Amino acid sequence: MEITTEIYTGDSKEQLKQLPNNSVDLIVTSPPYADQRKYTYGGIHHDKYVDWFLLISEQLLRVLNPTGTFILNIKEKVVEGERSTYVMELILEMRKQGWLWTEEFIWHKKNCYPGKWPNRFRDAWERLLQFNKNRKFHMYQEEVMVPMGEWVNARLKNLSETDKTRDNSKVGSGFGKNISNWLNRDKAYPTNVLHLATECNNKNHSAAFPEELPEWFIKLFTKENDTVLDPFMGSGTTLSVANRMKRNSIGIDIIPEYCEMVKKQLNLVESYLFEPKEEYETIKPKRRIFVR
Amino acid sequence: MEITTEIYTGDSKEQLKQLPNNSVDLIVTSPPYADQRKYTYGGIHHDKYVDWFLLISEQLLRVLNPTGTFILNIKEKVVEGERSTYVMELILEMRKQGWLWTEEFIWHKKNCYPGKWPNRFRDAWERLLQFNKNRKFHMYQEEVMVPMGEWVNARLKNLSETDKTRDNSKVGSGFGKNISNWLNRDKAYPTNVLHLATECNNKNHSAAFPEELPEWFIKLFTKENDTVLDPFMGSGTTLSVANRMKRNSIGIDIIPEYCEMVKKQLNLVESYLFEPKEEYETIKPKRRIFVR
DNA sequence: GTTCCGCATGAATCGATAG
DNA sequence: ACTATCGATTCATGCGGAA
Repeated sequence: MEITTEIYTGDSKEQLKQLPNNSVDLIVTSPPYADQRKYTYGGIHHDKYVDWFLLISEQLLRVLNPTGTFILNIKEKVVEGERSTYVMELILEMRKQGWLWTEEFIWHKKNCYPGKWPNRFRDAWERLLQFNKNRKFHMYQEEVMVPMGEWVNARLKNLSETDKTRDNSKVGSGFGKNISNWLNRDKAYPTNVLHLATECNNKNHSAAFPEELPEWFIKLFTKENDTVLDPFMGSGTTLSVANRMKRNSIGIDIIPEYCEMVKKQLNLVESYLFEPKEEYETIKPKRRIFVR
Repeated sequence: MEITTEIYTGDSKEQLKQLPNNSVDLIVTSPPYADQRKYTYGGIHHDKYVDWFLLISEQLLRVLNPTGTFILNIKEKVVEGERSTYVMELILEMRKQGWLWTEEFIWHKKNCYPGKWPNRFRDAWERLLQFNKNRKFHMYQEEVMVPMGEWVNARLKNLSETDKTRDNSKVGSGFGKNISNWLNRDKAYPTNVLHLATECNNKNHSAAFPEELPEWFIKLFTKENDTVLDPFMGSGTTLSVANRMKRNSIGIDIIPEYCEMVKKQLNLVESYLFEPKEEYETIKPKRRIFVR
C-alpha cells in the first residue's frame, strides 16, 4: 500500500475546505502564536487570535475522523507583565464549537531558550492540548511505553505473600496492589508530562519543533496507513516523521517557499488524480497527491 | 526580632476579615480542589467552585501587600472524559477582580498517582499559578539559584541507564550538550518547571505537599521577617517552613484538629495581645499570636 | 553506623452495577 | 434516565526494620 503526501499552499482556513469530512486520523500542529506585532509572518494579534483560530478549528472538526485526535501545541505570551489569556479563551470557545478538551499534556523543554528578566524565570514548558470529537477515540498506549524506574529491579527479586495476593488498602482509598502483575513487565505507561529537548538547528523556520514530539503522538494515536494532518506545516517536521512512520500525511502552509522546501526534502513525486465529486464544494482546485 | 505565628480556626472567607489591609507579603496555598476531599473539607462542586473561591480571593487581594505575591496550587480533575474548565474560569474571573495573572509554574510530580485507563495517562503535573496586585513585585531570584556543581554531581550520580532511556536524550544533542554549559558557571537561574516528588508519608492529612514547594516560593518572594499566609493550612507545611526560615506566618483552617496539631507541632507559646482598633471591623475576636 | 529491602500509600479515573 | 457507590488498574517514594 502506498503512502501519500498532500501539500496545499495557502491559508489553512480556505485550503482545509478541500478535505473531505472525517478523513483525518490525527492533527498535530503548532500554529503561529499570538504576537503583538501584527504584520510579521503569521503574527496574529492576541486580541484577534481566538476568532482567527476558531475558523480553522471549525474546519478541523469537520475533517477529523470521529475516532481521531487533535493535538494543539501552544503557549501564551507575556503581554504587559501578564500571561495572556487567549489560550484559555480558545479552549472555552472550542468546547462551545463541539470539541471535547480531553487532556492537557505538558511539554517540558529541557534546553529552553536562555535569558533573564527581573520578575520572571525562563519559560521551560508549553501546552499540548488534546481535543477530540468523541469520548471514544483510538489510543495505542503500548506503543509509547517507557522503561520502568530502577526500583523495580530490587523490588521484584523477592515477592512476599501479601504481594502475591491482592492486598486491599485499609483506609478506603480503594487502592490495593497486586505486585505479581508486575512480573515479566519491564515497561510502564508514561505520564502526561513529556521531557524533550527543543530542536537546536533551526530549519529556516522560526518554530523549534523536535521530531520526537509529533513522533510520540503519531505512535500514540495512529497506526500505519492512517492519515496525519498539519495545517501549519512550516518546515514539515510532522510530515517527514509521518512519512517515515508509514502514515499518509497532509500539510498546509501559507508560505510557498516552505511548501517547495518540504516537497524537495521528502523527494515527492507528483501524481495528478481524478477527484470524486463531493458535496462540500462544487468547484475546487485539483488535489495534488505526492507519492514517495 | 521575634517571629510570630497566628492560627485562625474557621472559614477562610470569614477569618481573613480579621487581617489588616496590605499586611501579607506572600500567600502560598493549596485549597481543596473541586469535588475532592469530600470527607475532610466537604468537597466543593466544580460548578460552584469559582463563586466559592472568588469570595476568598477578594479578601486575599485586600490583605496582600502591593509588592507581594499569591501562589495558588491547583489542578482540574476529569469530569465525563474531559478536563474540567473551572480553573481557567477562575483565572479569568480573578483578573476581573483586579488580580494580575503573572505566571504559571508547573509542578512536575515525579511520583504521581498510579493507574491505567483506556484513553488517558497518569496525571503527573499541577498548576502553580502566580498572581500579583502590581506589575512591580518583590522577587529575590538569586535566592533560588541552583548551584551548578552540586546539581551536576547529583544529576550524574542518579543518571542510571533507565534515566537515559527515559529522557530519550541523545549523546551530544540533549544531555551531553548541557554539560559543557555548566563548566563555566557556578549557579544558574531555575525555570518555571519544578521537579518535586509528593510526600506520601502520612501526616494525618491527605494532601501531599512537599516542604520544598513552599520553601522555594518563600525564598523567592520574601525575606526574613516578612509575613507568609496560608488560608488553607491543612497539616501546616507552609507554616512550619516559614517558621524555620524566620518568616512570620498566618494559617487558617476550618478543621480544629488540624489547627491543634499545627500548634503542637510548632511548639507555639500563646501570648494575648492588646489589639489596635481597626476600621474594617468593629467587633472582632482576639487575635491569637503565637511566639516561638 | 550505614546500606538494603519490604511495604503502605497516595488531590486518579473508568466502567459496571446498584438504587 | 440519572446519580451513587464499587471494583479494577498502577508506580515511585520514604519509612522503618533488618542485615
